[in-house]
Amino acid sequence: MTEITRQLSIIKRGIVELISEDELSEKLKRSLKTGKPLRVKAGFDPTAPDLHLGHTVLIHKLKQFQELGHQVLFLIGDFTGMIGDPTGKSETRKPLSKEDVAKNAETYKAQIFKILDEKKTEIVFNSQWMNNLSSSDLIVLASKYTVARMLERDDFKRRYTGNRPIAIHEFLYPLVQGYDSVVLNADVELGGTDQKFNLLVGRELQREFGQEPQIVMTMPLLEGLDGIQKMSKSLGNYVGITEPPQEIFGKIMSISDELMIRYYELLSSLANAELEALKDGLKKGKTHPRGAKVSLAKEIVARFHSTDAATKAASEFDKVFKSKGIPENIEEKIVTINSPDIGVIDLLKNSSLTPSTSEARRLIQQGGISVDGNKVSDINQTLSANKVYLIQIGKRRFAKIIIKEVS
RNA sequence: GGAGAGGUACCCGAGUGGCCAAAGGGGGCAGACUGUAAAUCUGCUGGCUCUGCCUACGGAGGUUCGAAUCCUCCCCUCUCCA
Repeated sequence: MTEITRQLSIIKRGIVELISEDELSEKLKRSLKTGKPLRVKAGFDPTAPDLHLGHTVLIHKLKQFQELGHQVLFLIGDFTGMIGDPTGKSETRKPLSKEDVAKNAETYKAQIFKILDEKKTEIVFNSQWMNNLSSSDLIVLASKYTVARMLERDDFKRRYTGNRPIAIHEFLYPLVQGYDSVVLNADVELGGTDQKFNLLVGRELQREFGQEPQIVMTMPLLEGLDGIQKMSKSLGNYVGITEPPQEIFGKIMSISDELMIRYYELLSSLANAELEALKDGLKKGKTHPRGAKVSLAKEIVARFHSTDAATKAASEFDKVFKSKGIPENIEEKIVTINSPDIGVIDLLKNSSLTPSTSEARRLIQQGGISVDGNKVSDINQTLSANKVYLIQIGKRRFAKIIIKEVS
């Protein structure tokens, strides 16, 4: 196997699309000959300092490039962030302050360097060049692409034909992202499959600006916890890599058995053969799905915390959900009142364990609240002050409440 | 600029004078069951000083005993024409 085919096989593992393999092998050949590493770009949203499991699919691929000696350009789209990628749910974003962006960048660093090699990673911000682009430069940029071609993009097309709004500035997003590739002289750009259009615009623009077009590689989008929509912060179906071990563990345990297999494929470091064996075992009923899910959850917790934390998270989980015990670290709250006792409903509301008294009332009626292990069945039950109570809300929320009387 | 269609709860979406705190679905929450916060089933899902009251169907007014529903103006989205 030549060095080129070796690199290609690593690079191609797990990807969805590669445009084009021939061009990539040309670039690899040249890089090998000249000793100049390829410039591999991937862009990230500045509003999101919390990386989630979905991002790690991409970051692992970047790491593979690094291991092959290439240069990673980690682009923080602080300028494009002001536009907001039109992909998916559109939410108007507030422009972030310089300080916020800087802070988010720091958080990014702390997180990505759990996976990436700091020495082979260059962090860049597209505001660095975009802020200096004049209006006329922008018009020139905008002239390089046509509306018809913009409307080729799935998302735009759907909205256009579905009579839903498309703001003009949204067209700038792919253009700016593509222009980033021009400025950075990118050889390869990585993105999720939803980024395909944007990545291709980069090729187009590089050609327009007299550069060799970048290689476009798309990675599968990881489904979120719901198993249907892609994992994203705005949809709230994500597992953040800085979340506490218990939280990560619990979230992984909450995915459906079906989704578990998908997560194994995209996130586990199991070798292919082991993965096949696991799937087979599940199909034949030899492997218990719960056990498989526990292993997965442990593997992921261990990756971002430690093996110890993973073991502990697993036993805590068992304690709470299997033996219906109580977890170790329970949040404590102090509620002050000016009478000798307080109704459970008011307590729940005052301690903001529930957002409203109606919600508290509902929970009690549904048998979802217990105090010191006893289910609350009377809506008007009261608790006396100057005592500590263990409140359970539903199956998984616990709180220690200290009621203090203040006269 | 002209003509038309639309804006309903977290989201989608029905409702076109009282029976509407508003069908149905999704999501969320709770309960049962289980192998888990899987799957499945059931219930709940505006707020409050809770057998009642208050606030709500883009915004502001108006008609009416009574409006999400009718009228006026305004804002927003889409379509067609220019």
